[in-house]
Amino acid sequence: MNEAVVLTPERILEVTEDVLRRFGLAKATVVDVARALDVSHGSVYRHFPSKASLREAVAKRWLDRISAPLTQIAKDSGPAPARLERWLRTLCTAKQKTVCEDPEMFATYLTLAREACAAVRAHKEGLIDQVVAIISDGVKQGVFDTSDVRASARAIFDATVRYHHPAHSEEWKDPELAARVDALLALLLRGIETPRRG
Amino acid sequence: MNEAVVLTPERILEVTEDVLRRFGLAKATVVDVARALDVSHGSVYRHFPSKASLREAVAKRWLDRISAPLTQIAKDSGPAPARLERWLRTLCTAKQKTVCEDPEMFATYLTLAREACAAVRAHKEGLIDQVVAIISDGVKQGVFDTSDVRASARAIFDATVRYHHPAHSEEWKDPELAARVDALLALLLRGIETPRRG
DNA sequence: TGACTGACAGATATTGAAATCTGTCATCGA
DNA sequence: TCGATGACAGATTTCAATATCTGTCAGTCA
Repeated sequence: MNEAVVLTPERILEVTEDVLRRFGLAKATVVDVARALDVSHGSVYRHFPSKASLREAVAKRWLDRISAPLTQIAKDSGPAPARLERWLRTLCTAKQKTVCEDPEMFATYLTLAREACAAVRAHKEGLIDQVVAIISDGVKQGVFDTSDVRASARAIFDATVRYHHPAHSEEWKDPELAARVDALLALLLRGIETPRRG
Repeated sequence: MNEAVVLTPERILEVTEDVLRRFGLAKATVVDVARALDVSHGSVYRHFPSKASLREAVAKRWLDRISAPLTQIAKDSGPAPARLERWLRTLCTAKQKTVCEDPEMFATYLTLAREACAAVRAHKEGLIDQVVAIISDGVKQGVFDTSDVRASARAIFDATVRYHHPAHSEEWKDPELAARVDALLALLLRGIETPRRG
C-alpha cells in the first residue's frame, strides 16, 4: 500500500493539487485524493479536519506562491518609485501569467480562494503591508509625498485592482493591456511622487 | 383581455422588471411576463425576438439609468477637477446605493449585465467618453496635464473600478469605504493635475 | 501506542422520467 | 390587413429515487 513514504500534510497538498488539475474542482473528492496517495480516505482526515480545510490549505499555498517574489521586492533597497512600479508589475504579471497559461487551474484556485475568504483577507493585508514598506522607504528617501502612508498604500493597491484581481481576468486578453497598465502606473506614481521643481 | 392599452416594448420592459423583482431572475419566465401583461406569450415575442433579447433590453435600461445623471455632469461647465471628482463620486454612489437598498435586484441586474456583455461594453465606452470630455475641458482650462487624454480617462476609470464595478460590491460594506474613496480620488487628481508652483 | 483502516450514518450529487418553458406558425377576429 | 392567439415541437427545468461522498469511530496491526 503506502510506498514507505510518510504521509505529511505537505504531500497531501501536492497530490490534492494534482487531483484538482486532473479531475477538476467539481469532481475531485477526498476519496480521489486518498486513492492517489494510496491510503484510505480516513488517513487524509487525520491531517485535515474537513474537506473544506483541505481546500483552504490549497488556496493558502497558492496565495503564498504569489506573495513570495513580492516580499523580496518589498525588502530590497534602492529607489522606491522603481521598486513600487516593479512590485505592482510583478503582482499583475503573476496573475495574468497563470490565467493565460493554465486557465482551468486559475478558475479552480479562484473558486478555492473565494471559499477561503479569511485566507484571502490575510493575503491582502500582507500585500498592503509590503506596499506600506516601499512607500515608507520612498518618504524617507524624499521621493514620495504623503500624509498617511497606509491610506496611500491601500489607494494604490485598490487603483490597480483591475489588473490583479481575478474578477477582472476576462479583461486581461485586451491587446492594449500593457499600454493601459503603463498609463495607470504613470498616473499613480505622479500622484504620490514629490513634485520636482522645473 | 388587453385593457385597451397598447402593447409597447416600453410597457413590456416595465412589467418585466416587476416580474423579475417579484419572482427573481431564475423563476421569471416569458409566460409570467405575458400573464402580468394579460396577453399571450406569443405577443411578447412580437416585440422581442427571444427571451435573451428581452433580458438584454432590461439590462440596457438599467445601464442607461446609471448613465443619465453622469452625462449631465460631463456636459456641465465649471472647473474640471471638481467636475471629475463629482462625476466619479456619483458613479460610485449610484452603484453602492442600489446594492445597499435592493441587493436582490442588484444581483439580478448584475447577472443580466453579464449576459449582455455587448451592452456593457457600449456602456463603458460611453462612460469613458464622458471622462474624456471632462479631462479635455481640464486641459483647456490648464488645470490638467496629460499627453493622451483618452489613456488618462481610461486609467482613471480603471483605477476607480473597485468602487463602481459590481464584482467588488461585497467590499462596499467596509465602514472605511468613504475614507478610502477620498484617498484614492485625491491620489488620482494629484496625478493628473498640473503641478502648482509653491 | 499510535497511525491506519474500513464500515457506517447522514449529507450531497447524479440520473432519468415527467413537467414546464421557449420559440414558431397557421389561424382567428377586428 | 395586421396584431393577437394558442397549439405544438424541441429545449430546459424539476423532482424523486438512487448512488456517491463526507466525516466518524471502533477496531487492527506494526
